[in-house]
Amino acid sequence: MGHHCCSKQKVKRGLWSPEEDEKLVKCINTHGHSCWSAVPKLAGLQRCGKSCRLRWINYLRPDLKRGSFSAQEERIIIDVHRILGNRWAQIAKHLPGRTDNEVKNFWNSCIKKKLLAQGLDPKTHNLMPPSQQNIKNACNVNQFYQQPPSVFSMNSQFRSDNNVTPMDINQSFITLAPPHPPNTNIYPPSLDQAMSTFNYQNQNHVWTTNAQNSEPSSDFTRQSLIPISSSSMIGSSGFDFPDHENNNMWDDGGMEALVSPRQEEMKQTPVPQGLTQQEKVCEVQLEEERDGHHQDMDTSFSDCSNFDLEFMESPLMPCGLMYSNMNSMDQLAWDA
DNA sequence: AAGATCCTCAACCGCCTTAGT
DNA sequence: GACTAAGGCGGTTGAGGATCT
Repeated sequence: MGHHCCSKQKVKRGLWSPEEDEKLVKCINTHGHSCWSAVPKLAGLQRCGKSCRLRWINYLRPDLKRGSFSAQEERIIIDVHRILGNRWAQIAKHLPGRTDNEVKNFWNSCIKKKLLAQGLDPKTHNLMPPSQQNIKNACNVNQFYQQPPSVFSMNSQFRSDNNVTPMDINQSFITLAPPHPPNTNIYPPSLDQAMSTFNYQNQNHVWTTNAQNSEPSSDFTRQSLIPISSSSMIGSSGFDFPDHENNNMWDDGGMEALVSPRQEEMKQTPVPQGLTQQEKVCEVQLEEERDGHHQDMDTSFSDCSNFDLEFMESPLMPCGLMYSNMNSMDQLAWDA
């Protein structure tokens, strides 16, 4: 039984022939694809609109990149997956020329196995208990995590405003959720606010976080931003702002694991631009499901002088990027 | 050489969301 | 608000090629 869009007519299924491809390409080049349900008739194809759409998106689109994934692409997939989970379409948006289907297949056939072989849970990216590990080669354990986190695309506005040169892929990157200004409805933060974070990071402050209790640390002065690490091993997940008026922390609602009351609170906050309410709540649910509880680690940055901050474009959640020329794992101390 | 098994990946299925009425 | 059509997405399937025995 086919999809309702094509149940009325007799449709062909299975692999596409070169002749069908040709018809589809010709049709889209002539008429575009504003209405997929009209494409089969226009193209003279015995396919349903959805099938045409899929064929175009996954195979015929001229901007598709062919060939196997590069090491950098693999790195990006792992990093973004750690934050977003199995949201293949979102992950694919960080990989120009790659489709969600391609990323998903690559994950399932390749990356998942590599992670498992290293004793890492592909869902959480955490090291699995020894009893659950199936490590073929102990030398490879945490191979991925000894590499610096990878690169995401930058916000073009930020790039042009700040004369940012093309990124050096050898630089170390750490993903961060964007800071949300406290006591405002503005999200994502303005460039000014992003820059205030930037400035802060260049003050050679020692950063420490204790996300277990999310309490303001006495180490912090009033303009401090506190980066909160998530359950991931390298990736971090947002900022908390000290809210001095109410003597507590203002949470940016980023990637960290949250308990249900927090989830309720999230529902009351404005929906970030580019996110549906459901997506926003999903962000929280996803983390809760993934972690079950807070597994944040204490994090120390010994020296922030080399750090920079930029933003990556993401329709889901425009995440901040912090990068440096340091070898991140040498510089960051992680205390579980 | 041949059958069995594994692996990859294109395509489909079913569900959800959105837009239009 | 209810209904419907269409688009979009993640999970899954299975054909066919590669590898193993």
